[in-house]
Order: sequence, then C-alpha cells, then structure tokens
Amino acid sequence: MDDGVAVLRADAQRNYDRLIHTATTIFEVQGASATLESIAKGAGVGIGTLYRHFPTRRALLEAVYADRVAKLVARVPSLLQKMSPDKALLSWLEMTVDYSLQYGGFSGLLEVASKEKDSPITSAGSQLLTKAQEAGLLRNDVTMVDLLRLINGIVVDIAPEDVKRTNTLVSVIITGLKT
Amino acid sequence: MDDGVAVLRADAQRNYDRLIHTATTIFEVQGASATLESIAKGAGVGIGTLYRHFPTRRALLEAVYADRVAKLVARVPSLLQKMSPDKALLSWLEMTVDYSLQYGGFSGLLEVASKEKDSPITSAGSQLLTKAQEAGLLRNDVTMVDLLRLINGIVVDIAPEDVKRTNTLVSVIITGLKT
DNA sequence: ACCTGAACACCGTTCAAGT
DNA sequence: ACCTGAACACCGTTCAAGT
Repeated sequence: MDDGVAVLRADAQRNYDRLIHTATTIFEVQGASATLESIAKGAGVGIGTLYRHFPTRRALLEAVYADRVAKLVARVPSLLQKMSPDKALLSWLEMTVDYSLQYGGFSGLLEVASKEKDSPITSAGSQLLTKAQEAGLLRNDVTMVDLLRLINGIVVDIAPEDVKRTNTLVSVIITGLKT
Repeated sequence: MDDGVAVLRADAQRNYDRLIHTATTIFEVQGASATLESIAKGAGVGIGTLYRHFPTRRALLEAVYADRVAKLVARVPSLLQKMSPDKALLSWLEMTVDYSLQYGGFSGLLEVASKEKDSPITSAGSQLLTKAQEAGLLRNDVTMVDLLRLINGIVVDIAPEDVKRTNTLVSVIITGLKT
C-alpha cells in the first residue's frame, strides 16, 4: 500500500523536478504553447526524457498547475460557507480568471479542462453552479462547461492592455445568469 | 481611374480564383488552420503562388469570407429599421455566430478581426451597440471588442454536439448587457 | 509579370542505442 | 529502469531559376 505516487529512481526524480521547474518558468514567459524542446533543453535533459515523464503537453500542464487546481477545488466549501452560492460562483470564477492572467500556461490548461464535464476544475465549479441553481438564483439551462467556455473566451490570447476588461466581462456573464 | 481592383494577367486571375475556390472548400472541411500547402496543391498551383496572392493566412481568410463580412455590414441598417437597437444587436450577433458555425474558417477570421476595434466586423457591430447604449438599453462600460471576445469564445473549437448550446450562451451575454 | 518548387527553419514525436 | 538525441514527419516561408 502506497500513496499512489510512484517511487522514482533518484536521477529520474531529479529530472522530473527540473522539468516541472523549468516548464513553470517557461510557461510563465511564453505561455502554454512554448516548445517542449526548449523546456527539455532548459531542464538539461533530452527531449525523450520529457516525453517519458509527460506523454502529452497536457500532462505537463496538469503537473505544473496541480497546486493551483487544488486551490480552486479547496476554495469551494469555504466560499459556500461565507456567502450565497451565486456570489460564491462569481468569486470562484474571478479566481479562475486571475490564475489564467497570472500564470502564463494556466489558460492553456483551462482551455482543455473546461471542455470536460468531469475535469477537476469543471467539477469544482459545478458544485457552486448547481447550488446556485437549486437555490433559484441562477438560470437552470446553463452548465459549467458552458460557463467555462465563456470564461475561457475572456482570457484566451488576451493582450496586457485588455486585462483590465476582464472583470467587466465576468460581471456581464454573471448578470446574464441571474434569474 | 479604376475601381481599385488590380487587373491581373489571365493566368494569374485564374490561379487567384482557383485558390479562393479551393480554400473555401478546404476551410469548410478542416477549419481555418488547414495547411496552406494543401490549398495550393488542391488549386494546382505552387505554394509560392499562394503566397504571392495572399501574403498571410489572414489575407486568404478575408478574401474567402469577403462576401459574408459584406452581408454582416449590410445587415446593420436594415436591422435598425425593423427593431429596437438591443434586439438588432442580438439578431446581428446570432448571425455572426451562425456564420462561424456554418463556414469552417469564418471563426478563424472572427478571431483576429474581433480584436481590432476598426475591422469591418467590429465597426458594423459597434454601430448597433452604440445605438443601444445611447438609447439606455445596454450598459455603457462594454465595447464591441469586449463583446466579440465573448462571442468568439462561444464558437471557437466548438464540438458538433455543443452547437445547440450557442443560442443559450448568446442570450446569457445579451441579458447580462441589459441595464 | 508571374509561376514553380527546392531549400531552409522549426517543432512534435518516436525509438534504437547506450548507461 | 531510465536517458539520449538522431531520425522522421510535417508545416510555414522565402527565393533563385524559369517561362
């Protein structure tokens, strides 16, 4: 019985850590479409080693942003405790937008995760949306996948000078969801 | 004095027409990111000829969808004549979404054009939005670039089974814009 | 004036050889 | 068990040579 994390050989573990560290930095600067070659090179490993640890770009993005996703998930119950579910959803969406704006590659992860109804991000948001809908606060004909599609549209390819527009756009969406 | 359209040598004109025709078909099937190589090949011309006529992918997209853009522009005054400006904007946005869903490459054009405040598409929509704002029907703190960002988010990378969701999402946005 | 396609650059992905 | 990087595939873009 273990905790589900495979034990790696010392050199493999070191390469894994270096890849995560380098990818974090490079995604930060260049965004989620940075070349994998540059990440491998920056980490001082062969490109094959990157592929061994992370068979897809998505796997790498998930590993790099695992802690932020965990934070988004953890925020759900604490928000529900403090405020009404519609306000909680608004707050949670703003947090998601903030992560996308702060961390270069996060929006690349959001882009794929938002399309799946049972990804960690979608599942977390769904709890808030469903609660708000059950309370009759938000319209019933919208799913979390729908909502994240709109949110993703707000942050994708955004220019630095447009960042200040995002709050307004999130508020448009939330207002549009009110019953 | 001419009409602004350069007169091409007969073979050049034929190649131009073939490129447009082939590009229309291929964008339809594969979307705006189809390879330029496949378009040149399908048109029976060298890749250099494609670049001579269309120096960028965007130039090709604009040429292919010129008539649809013209329709969107032409629709503005006729919509304003028939209904209130907020309803006109909703109708116009639905038309824009329909084009993006119907024509494979149109959303690729929308993606770039929507970011410029004076592209033909943005300018056309702006007239409706401004009228609706002046009439006090829609909130004043949103621009057409903002709005097209949301619209683009709705249609980009949409799976066939999600197409039916787009009407709901457009209505969420319009509702959210109401004062 | 226009066309062709080879050539170059760049990136993703695999896999044989090595430790 | 893990790593390396050459090799292959693919695509965008340019430009010398040709008509």
